[in-house]
Amino acid sequence: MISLSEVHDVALRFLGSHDQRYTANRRLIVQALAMADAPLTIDGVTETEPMLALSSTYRNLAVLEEAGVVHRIVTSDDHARFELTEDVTGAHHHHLVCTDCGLVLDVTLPDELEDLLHQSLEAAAKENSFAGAHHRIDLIGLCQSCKP
Amino acid sequence: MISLSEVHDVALRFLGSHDQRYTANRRLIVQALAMADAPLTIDGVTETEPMLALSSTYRNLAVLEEAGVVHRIVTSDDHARFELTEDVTGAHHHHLVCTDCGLVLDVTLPDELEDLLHQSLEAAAKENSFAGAHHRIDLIGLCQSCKP
DNA sequence: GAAGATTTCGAGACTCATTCTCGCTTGCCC
DNA sequence: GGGCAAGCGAGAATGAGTCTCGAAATCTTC
Repeated sequence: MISLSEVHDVALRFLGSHDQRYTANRRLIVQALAMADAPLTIDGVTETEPMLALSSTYRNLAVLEEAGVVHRIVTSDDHARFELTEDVTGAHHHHLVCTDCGLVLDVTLPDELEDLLHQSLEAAAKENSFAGAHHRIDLIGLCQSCKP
Repeated sequence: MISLSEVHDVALRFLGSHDQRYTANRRLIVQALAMADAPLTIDGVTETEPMLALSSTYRNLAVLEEAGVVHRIVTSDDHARFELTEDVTGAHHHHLVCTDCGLVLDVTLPDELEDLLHQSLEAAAKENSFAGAHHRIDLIGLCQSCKP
C-alpha cells in the first residue's frame, strides 16, 4: 500500500505536467479519496471534507481527472463516483457494482488472467480500429445490504 | 444470428412474465435496437423511429429494461445507450467505448477466457458477500474517427 | 514586500437529460 | 358496446453537473 505522502507527490507531479497547481482544495479531495476504502460520490467527498464547496469540488475533480490523478466511475446510479487512478495508487483493480444502491467495491484479479485479457482486448481493439487505452471489468450484482 | 421475429417472441414472453403488454411502441423500440449494429442513444432510437414520442420512449425503455429485454449502458458521455440483453440476442459480448464521442461497439472474447473470468469473478463476489449476476468488460479508448 | 497579473474560489444561476404529471386514447374483458 | 385499466404524449418538474463572475489567494517582477 502506497503512503499518503507518496500519493500527494504523484498528484503534484501529474498536476505540474498539466500546468496546474496543487492547491489546498485539491489536496483535500485527493486525501479524501486516498483514505476512502471505496470510490466516493461528490457528496461523499464534500461530507468527508465539509470545507469544500460543491462547485469547487466539481471543478477540481474535473481538473484532477484531466491530469490523470482521479478517475470518474459512472454507474446506472445517478451520482458519479471518483477514485484515484492506478497511476497514482499503483494498484490495478476492478469493481463490484451494486445495482441497487450503487455501491462500488474494489477487487483484484490474478495476474495471468489479466495478461490473457489484455492480449484478447488488444486484438479486439485492433480489429475495430480502436486505439485502446485500458480495460475495465465490473461484476454487477447486489451488495450485502441490498441482498434480498 | 437470431431473427427479428425470434427477438419479438422473446420480448413478448419477457414482458408477459412481468405483466406488461408488448405494445406497438415497444415493438418499434425493440426493432430499432435489433436492427442497429451498435447500442443506441435515446435520440438514436427516436431518429430511427420518428413516430416515437420522447417521453414514451423513456418510459418504455424503462419498462423493457425492467423486464430484462433491454440493457442500459452508461458511459461518461451524457447520453445513456441501450441494447437488447444477452437473454434476448443469445450472444454474450462486451464493449469498446470511445472516451471522446461516446460511441460503443460490440466485441466477443474467446470462450476459454470467459470461463476463466467467470470463475475468478465468482470467487471475488463470494469474498465480498456480493450476489453476482453478471460481468461487464469494457475496453476504453478512442474510436477510428476520434483518433488523433 | 508591494503592485500588478494570473489563477482559484464559491454562491448562485443555468443547462439539459431524464422523470413525472395528467388528461386523452387504446384495447381488453364481461 | 360499456366500463376500466393500461398506455400514450406534450409539457412541466427535477436535479446532477456546469458555467458565471466578482472576490480571494497566489505568483511574479522589481
